[in-house]
Amino acid sequence: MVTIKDIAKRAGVSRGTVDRVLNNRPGVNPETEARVRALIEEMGYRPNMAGQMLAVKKRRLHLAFLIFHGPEFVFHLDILHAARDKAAELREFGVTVDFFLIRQLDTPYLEQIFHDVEESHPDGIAALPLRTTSFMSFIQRMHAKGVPTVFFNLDEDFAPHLAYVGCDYVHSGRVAAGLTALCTGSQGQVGIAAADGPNSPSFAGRMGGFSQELTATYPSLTMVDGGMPALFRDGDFTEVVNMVEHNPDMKALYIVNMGDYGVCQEIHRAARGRNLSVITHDLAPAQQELLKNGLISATIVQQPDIQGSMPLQMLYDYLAFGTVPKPKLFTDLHIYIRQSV
Amino acid sequence: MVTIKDIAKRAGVSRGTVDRVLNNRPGVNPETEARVRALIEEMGYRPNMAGQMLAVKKRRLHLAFLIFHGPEFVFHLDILHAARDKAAELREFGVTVDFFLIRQLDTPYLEQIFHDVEESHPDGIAALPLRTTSFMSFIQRMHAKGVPTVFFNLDEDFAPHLAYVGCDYVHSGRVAAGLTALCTGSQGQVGIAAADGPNSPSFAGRMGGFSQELTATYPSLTMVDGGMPALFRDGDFTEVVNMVEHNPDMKALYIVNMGDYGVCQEIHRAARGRNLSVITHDLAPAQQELLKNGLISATIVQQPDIQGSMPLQMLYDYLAFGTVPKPKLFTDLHIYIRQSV
DNA sequence: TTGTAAGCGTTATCAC
DNA sequence: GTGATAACGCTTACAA
Repeated sequence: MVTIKDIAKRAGVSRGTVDRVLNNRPGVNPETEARVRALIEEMGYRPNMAGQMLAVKKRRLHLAFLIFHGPEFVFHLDILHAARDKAAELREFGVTVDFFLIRQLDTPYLEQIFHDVEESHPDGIAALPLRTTSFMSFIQRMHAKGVPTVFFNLDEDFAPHLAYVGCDYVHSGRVAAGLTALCTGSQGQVGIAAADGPNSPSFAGRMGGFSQELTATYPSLTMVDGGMPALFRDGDFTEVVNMVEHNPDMKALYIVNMGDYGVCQEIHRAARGRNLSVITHDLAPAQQELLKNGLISATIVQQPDIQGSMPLQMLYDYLAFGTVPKPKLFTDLHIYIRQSV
Repeated sequence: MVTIKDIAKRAGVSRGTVDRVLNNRPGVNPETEARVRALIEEMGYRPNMAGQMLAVKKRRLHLAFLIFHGPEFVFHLDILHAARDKAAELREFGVTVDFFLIRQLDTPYLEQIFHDVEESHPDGIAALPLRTTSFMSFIQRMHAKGVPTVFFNLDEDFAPHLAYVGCDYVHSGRVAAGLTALCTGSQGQVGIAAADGPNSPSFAGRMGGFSQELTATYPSLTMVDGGMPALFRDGDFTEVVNMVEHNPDMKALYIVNMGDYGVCQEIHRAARGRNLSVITHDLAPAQQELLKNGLISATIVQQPDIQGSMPLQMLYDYLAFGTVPKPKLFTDLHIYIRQSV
């Protein structure tokens, strides 16, 4: 294994000089630099993680983590838990993480939070991107300061960021279509239901992938109401119940996004013993129960743990080792059924 | 963060003494030990990974990896690739890995390999367990020498080992049953096919889980021929073809283990356009194609990458940090369909 | 029984 | 521009 010491010896310089070259720091004679670079290449130098880890401790890295928080954000809670675990893990390496929980969406409140983040002078930021100008300008300010940001859960490209970690919603919808085909024998009718309608960022992607895959691969499988989703919320499931009752040929129901898990009970009741497959996304504790009871046939997960831990890990790797992550890390789209849990 | 130095200072002893206590090495005054131990507890000492990694390099750890190798072991090839990647990764930490590829099963050949492994004086062994006395006595000899072993892929308990990494075959069969139910609407007939029959170690577990789940959860779903598998091999698919042709009510076919992927084509031909769901295990390149073509409806993976990498990682963690792994690490049983790849 | 010191590889801070 | 040195936290061989 080649070390900086080896390079220094062969180049006839000190470790410090080699380090300067490696980290593109100024103050090295071009000739020396060329010689050192050649040796780095020739000897196949690879930095040693353990050594770097030990050394970066002294920098006392500080990260910020921004996420929604509240009873309506079940999925984000899983992400937060994973992030907290990762933060605890990183403590050992001299990294501290400050969590900023967003509980409202009004502008002055958000401005205040962004201000607080900025004042904490983080070395890196992991954030769930918001579609507001205040968020955008905040990220841009930090970017100007050279502070890297990693986005998670929502793939927004309006602000500069190092990487995105999360779901490929279009692909996710395509898998849902395949799953629907599996459950229905690739023919018949499938209904669409959703808690957050077309204005939700994830809805569009999933619906696009779903209908695209349906027309491309399963022409005998058609959507009830031409794909118009039955919307539900706050205990009001009438649209969904109507859809189930008025379409006796409907063999599957695709719930694009869940809000109130009570909808499954209502669907089951409205189906009156007929064989209706229910396909959902994610695997909140409530959904695990519904899967067990057979009220959900299958669900597609999007690895909240990865979405919570990887942004922090990526920032650490970037700051500590200079590792540039791939711009998009899509989580796996695993299918869970009753027996999987 | 609490370090050994901190403990030493507060205890009024040297780092060496604290280290002796931490690693249960002899030669420490019981009183001193008690005082140090109390402080370790009280101050919440956690060893620092980076520091340990750096220090263990000097031990130049050496591991051995034993696995089947040959054209008939497609799945094991994926494991081997993952193990090689992990070995390359561990090189940086001063770890070398020797691979021992088992190409035959006759006793003298095996004895020779085991002898070679022993002569290489490994600090740890990762092995696919064989049901032979020579393997058993080999593992026992190494165990007596204090060399830890991690098994993978087959969960055999006849020889002492630190941990098992691999599939829970019974659970795997249960997931297959649930998947069959999903594809058939939980009723009708399902056929069983297999390349390696009842004498294969994985077959028993999967079939047990499958039939158990079927009777417990899906009473309207019955097995063709009472669960007698149609066996196939070396291009001879007559049993399977007969099963498909003679049972027009059969709505699904569960292939418990694959040998020749050509069987899917034959099944498709024999089905003559009728809707027959085919459920398999694993995801070899050939299977990916079949999934894409619709000749396989769904497959259950058992994470060969984890089975290859984790045994080596566990041995390193055990030898470097003293981390005792949980005795059984079951791989995730993820379901893949056409759209998943 | 305990302490000391060197070393694992990298980085930062001086001094020159 | 460059070199020396002291960390970062841990282990180990050797000295006391």
